[in-house]
Amino acid sequence: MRYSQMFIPTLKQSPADAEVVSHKLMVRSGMIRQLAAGIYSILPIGVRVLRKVEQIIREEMNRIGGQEVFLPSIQPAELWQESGRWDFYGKELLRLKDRNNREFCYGPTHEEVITDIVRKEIKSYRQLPLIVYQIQTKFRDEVRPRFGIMRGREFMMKDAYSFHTDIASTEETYEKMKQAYSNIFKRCGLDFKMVEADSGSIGGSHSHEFMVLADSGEDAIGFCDACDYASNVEKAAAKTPAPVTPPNALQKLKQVPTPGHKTVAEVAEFLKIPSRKIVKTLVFETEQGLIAGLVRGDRQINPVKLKNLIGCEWLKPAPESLITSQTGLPCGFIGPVGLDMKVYADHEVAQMYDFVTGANASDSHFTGVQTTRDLKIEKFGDLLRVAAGDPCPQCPAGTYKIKRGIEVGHVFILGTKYSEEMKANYLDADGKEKPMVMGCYGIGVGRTAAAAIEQNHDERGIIWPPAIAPFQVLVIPVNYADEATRSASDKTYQTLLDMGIETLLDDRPERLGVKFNDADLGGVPLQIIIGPKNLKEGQVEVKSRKTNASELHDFPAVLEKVPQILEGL
RNA sequence: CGGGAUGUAGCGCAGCCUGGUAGCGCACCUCGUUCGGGACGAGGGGGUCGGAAGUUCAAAUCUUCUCAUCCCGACCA
Repeated sequence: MRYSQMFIPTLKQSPADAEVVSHKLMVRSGMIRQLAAGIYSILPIGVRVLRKVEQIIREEMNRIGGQEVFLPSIQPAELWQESGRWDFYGKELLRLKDRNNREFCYGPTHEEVITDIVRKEIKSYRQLPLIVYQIQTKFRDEVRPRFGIMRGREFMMKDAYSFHTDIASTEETYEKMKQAYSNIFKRCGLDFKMVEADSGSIGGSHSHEFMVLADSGEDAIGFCDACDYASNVEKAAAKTPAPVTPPNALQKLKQVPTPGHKTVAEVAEFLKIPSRKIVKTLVFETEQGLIAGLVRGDRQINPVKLKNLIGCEWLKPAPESLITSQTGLPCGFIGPVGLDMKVYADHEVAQMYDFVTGANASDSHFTGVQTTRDLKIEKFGDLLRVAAGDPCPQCPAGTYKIKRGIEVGHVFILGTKYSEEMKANYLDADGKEKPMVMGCYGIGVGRTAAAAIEQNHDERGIIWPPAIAPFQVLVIPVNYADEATRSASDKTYQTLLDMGIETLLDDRPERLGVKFNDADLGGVPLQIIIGPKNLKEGQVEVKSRKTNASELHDFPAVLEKVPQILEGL
C-alpha cells in the first residue's frame, strides 16, 4: 500500500482517557477509535493486525481438526433459558427485544447456539468427536470496561467447542488444544505462561489459562521458582501444612477485653502475640445465607476457593450492615466460637492451638482457643490466597513467585453440563442414549494484539512481532519528490510486493522526521530508507525497528535478501 | 452498584472562583522560505462551551436536573 492512500490517522498526543500503553499506542498509531464505552471501531491498520492474529489461530485450529463456523450474534432467549444462563448471567448479558417483543440477547459466548446445532444434527457416536470454532465479535456488558480493546464490551473472540462420546476423548482434544494454543501465542511472539485456572461460572472439571506476562495484567499468577507448577492465584494451591503436635497442657478458653482493637494487627499488638496466633473470621454472603471462613491471622483468604469448598452458586464479602442486622454481632469482634452460622476453615487452622479469636461481643476476644475443643467446623479445606515465598504445593524445595498476567486464552473441559441441560445426546454403539461430553476453548483476538503491544514497545511506539505486524517492510523515501529516490523507492516497493512481502511505501510529501516518527510509532519491523545521498553510492539503509540497528546495503541487490533479513528479526 | 473526577475546535488544554458573549499548543487550508529525525514566517477555516431548565439586563462562568466519559472499589467465560 501507498501511505498517501491509506487511512492511518496518527496522533502525537495520547487521548486523556487511555491508561495502559497498548491502549495509548493503538489509538495513537491509528488502529482504533472509541465509539462508546468499551466499544471501538477498528481502522485499517488495526484490521490488518487482527486478521494476522486470526489467521494464525485459524491455521492452528485447522491443524488439529477444527472446522470454522459462523454463528449468529443475536440469540433467542429460549436457548439461554434452557441452559439456565438467562437468569444466571445477570446484567452482563445484553438483552434486547425484536418488533414482536420476543426476547433476544447479543451473544457474549456461543455454547448455547453451538450445542443447539449439534444436538439437532449429531445423533451417533460415529459422528464424534467434532471440533468447531468461530471467530466473531461478542458482547458482554461489563460493569467497567477499560484498557481500550483489552477489556472492551464488544470484542473479537475465537471460541472453539468440542463434542465427544466420553471424557477420554475430550481430554485428548483438550491436550491438543493446549498445544495449539501454545503454538498460537508463540507464533504471535508472546512471552506467556499456561496456568491452572478456576473454571468460574462456566463450570466444568478443569481449566487452563494462557497468560501473557505484563505488569498491566488484571490477573495475578503464582508459579514455582523450581518446578513447572503455575496457576492463577485464584486457584493456586497452598502446600498442605505439616501436622503440629500441640503441647500436653492446653490453655483454657478465656475472654479478654480488647477495647477498640478490631483488626488482626491491632489485636496482635495489644495482646503482644504474633498475628499467626490469631484466627481471622471472615463473613460472606451466599445464596445459602451468611457463612464464615477462617484463616490464620497473617494469611489472606481466597474467596474463590471458599466458594468451591462450600459449593455455592455465588459468594461475596458480607457488608457490615448485613452482618449486624442479621446476627447482631459487632464487626471486628466476630469469632467462630459458638458462632451461629456454617463455619469453614483453612487446613492451617486445624494445626493451631492456643490461639485468639473474636468473642462475638463488643471489645473482647477469646484467648486459648482450641480448634477441636472449641470450634464446630463444617469443613476444612485449602482457603489460602498464596503469596510470594509460600512453599510450592508440587515440589519439595520451590517457593511461589507472583506475577501479573493478561488472560489471552482459556481452555475448559465442560463435561456434560450443557449437553445435559440442553439434551445434546448421541447413541452409542449399543444404541444407548448418552449426553455428549464437551470442551470449550477461547482466545481474545483483540486482547492478544493488545498484549503483544504491552510486551513489545518502547518510548517511540509499537515494535510489532513480525508475525502479526500490519506490514513487514516500510519503505521510507527521504524525499519522494527527488527523481532518483522516487524511482528507487518505487522499484523497491514493487519488487517486494512481487516477492509477496507486505510492504508500505511512505510516499507522503512529509518531512523525513515526520515519517520516521510515524514509522517508529506504527512499529513495522523493517524500515528501508532510501535517499539521494546513499543512492549516489548505490546504497540504501535497512533498519530494524526493534534494535534500531541500521546497515547500508547495495541497491538493488539487497532486495533479494529482504526475506532473509525478515527471518532474522 | 458505591466512592471520586471530567465534559470548551479533530487531539491536548486554559478561561469558570470574581458573570460582560471564547482562547492557547498541535492538527487542517493558502502562499513563501526550508527539507537525512516531529521546520519557520505570513495569512486563514473550524466551537450555539455535553444537554435541558432556572437566576440575571447579560451565563462557558452561578443554581438545579440530566446525559456521557474516565479513575478507584465491588464484579467478571
